[in-house]
Amino acid sequence: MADREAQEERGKMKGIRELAEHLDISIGTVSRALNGKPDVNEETRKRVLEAAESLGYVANQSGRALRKGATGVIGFMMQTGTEITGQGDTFFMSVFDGVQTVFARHKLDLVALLCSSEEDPNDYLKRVVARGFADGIILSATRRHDARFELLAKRKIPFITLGRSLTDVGQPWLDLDFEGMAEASIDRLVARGHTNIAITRPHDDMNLGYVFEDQCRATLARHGLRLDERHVFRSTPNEAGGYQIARELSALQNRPTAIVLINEAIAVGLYRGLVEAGVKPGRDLAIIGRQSPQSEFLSPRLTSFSLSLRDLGIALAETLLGTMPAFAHVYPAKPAQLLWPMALVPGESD
Amino acid sequence: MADREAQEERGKMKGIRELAEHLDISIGTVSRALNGKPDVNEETRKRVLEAAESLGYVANQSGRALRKGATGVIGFMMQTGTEITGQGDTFFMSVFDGVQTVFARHKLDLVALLCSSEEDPNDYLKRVVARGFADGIILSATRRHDARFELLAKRKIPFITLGRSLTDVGQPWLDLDFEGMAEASIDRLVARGHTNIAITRPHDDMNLGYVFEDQCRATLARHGLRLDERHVFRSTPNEAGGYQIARELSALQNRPTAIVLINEAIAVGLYRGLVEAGVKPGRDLAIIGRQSPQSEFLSPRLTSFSLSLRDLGIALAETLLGTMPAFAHVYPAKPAQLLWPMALVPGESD
DNA sequence: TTGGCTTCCGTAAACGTTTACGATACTATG
DNA sequence: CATAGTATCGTAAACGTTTACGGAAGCCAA
Repeated sequence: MADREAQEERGKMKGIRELAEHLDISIGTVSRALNGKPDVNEETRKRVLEAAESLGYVANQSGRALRKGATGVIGFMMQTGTEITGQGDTFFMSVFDGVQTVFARHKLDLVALLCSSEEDPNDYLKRVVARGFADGIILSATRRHDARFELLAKRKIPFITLGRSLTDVGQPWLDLDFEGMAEASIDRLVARGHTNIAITRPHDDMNLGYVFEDQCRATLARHGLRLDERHVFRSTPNEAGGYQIARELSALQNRPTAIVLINEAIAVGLYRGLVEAGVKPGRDLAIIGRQSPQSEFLSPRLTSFSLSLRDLGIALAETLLGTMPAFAHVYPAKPAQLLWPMALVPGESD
Repeated sequence: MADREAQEERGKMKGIRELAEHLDISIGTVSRALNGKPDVNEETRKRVLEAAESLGYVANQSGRALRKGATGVIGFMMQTGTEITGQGDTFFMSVFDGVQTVFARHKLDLVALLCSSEEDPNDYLKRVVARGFADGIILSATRRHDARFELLAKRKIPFITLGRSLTDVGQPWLDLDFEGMAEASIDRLVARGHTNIAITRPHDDMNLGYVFEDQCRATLARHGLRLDERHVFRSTPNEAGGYQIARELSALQNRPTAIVLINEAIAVGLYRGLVEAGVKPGRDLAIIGRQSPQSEFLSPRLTSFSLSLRDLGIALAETLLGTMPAFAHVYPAKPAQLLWPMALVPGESD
């Protein structure tokens, strides 16, 4: 026991070879024992497992991946330096948590592939994916035209997207039901007598902006109303963006009486900006937004759409695995392209 | 040209071998050409580079890492499902952005190692690190007693921590200057006449809670004051935690007249809870906190401590690389254990 | 012409695993 | 006792790179 610790201390434990000769067993048997293969004596397996534990041996990732042709890693691509949701780690961390409960069952590891804001996302993906870094990819923050879809499809890398794009290549996707949100919001506001309704959308090419605006427009049309071009506010998806919207909106002569916010974080800045401009949220302007950790602490409480991000993560993972040959038998074919419903949580802001 | 594309389409581009025989050059020369080694004809190199580009060849990560003994990947460990700062992706995304500007210069990739909330962080680290997944590690959310430090030190993995711990093993670290924040906050509040001051700290074993409380206590003592045990509020580091604090605090008969918040997100819930309890922030209770994307949109504007997260990320990366033999020549020895200063941004809340 | 340099390139051996295959010893069956 | 079958293990060949080493030219000076 003492020499074992000494051996570990000295860091002599290089690889499976040292472990094998320490046990006086062939390297092949050690590998089989560790990997739970059937043709190995149970007592031998126990010895190997114990030795590996006490010597702190863990199979080298590169060697294993090289031989097996799979890394056991799924990558979730995100861009740093930019604010995707403006909502906080809570958003992605919750999704991740759901994803991992599924992955854990298959000894898969989830890592976030962090694309620098200074590198082209397509180049990054090409680099990291072609390198065989991950066995599968999850894409988020999808854009109207997203070349990443075609790239992954061409390389035949299993992937799923959290969000849609015009460049759909038949891959599985999950997306929040912005159509449903738009329709329910407009219907609700119209039923409450609003006819002059504004909306927000991201300032950039995020796909959800188009989906949302189109559906808002369609639903308004169903009510015989139309969306004033000047009432479509483009902003960064964060608090500052909301503040900016408040300033623009309150300066309008034909001010809308209601607004639907597509992003979570906007509400915080919007509230502040409105108050400063003498426009009282909920009384002078009806507001419907997206639920976030902050939204329920706004005053008046934000009427918002909520969803279980953890469940979304679970569905995301299961759907992805369903498309990967090695796991497909566990996850029978589900609808591979799915709109994720959101529930309206009434507050005091509309 | 046409057959090149066809070849890429057919996905025949397996590895460097195919690339080599397509060029009718030896595999060794191709490798040298791609890696910028000196002993290769410039015209040959150009041919190789062009072919690699047009055929979409990228060196396989596993093979390369196996041979070189290095992965070119640095891991930033974080736990999912839990809220570290409660502040949002903005916090880590900004830090990441700084880290990456440094890493990009050395063709290093940053990935976030996501530890599930259901797995023990130490086990996770052991698994992922011993596997040789990353060449270096960045640890955050350090705990009072953090076994991860010893683990990495024993394995001789280069690492740096964003945060301190009692289990310091002499590794480099960066940490926010909570001592400075505590001192400046208390001094400021005392100068404004407050004698009954409360503080917050995380509900769990995060190291910063101890550092912060100790310094607050010391500074108060310097002023001849003491910290009432019932005025040390433990909470989750998010909005809900702040709300809870507001409820507890406003129910106290001996209510403090000022409070210093160690976490960012707390302020949002605190404000709301105070208002509901009829306690007006800034008038009935002086508040000093940490700057966040939301803090400046609170009303009254939060007096808070700010810092450049991007610069912090840069320092983090440079210090880490300074300890790695392969890069140390670029980053001469800096102070490897450094308190990162924060600046007080006066608001209206104190 | 010879010898030594330089430039360029091919050969082959690693790197640490996993796994197909074959070998051995033992058990059961006739 | 012979044979087939089973349980267990060792051997060696991959996986895709990088790189130490050596060899083949070409050049220049003596």
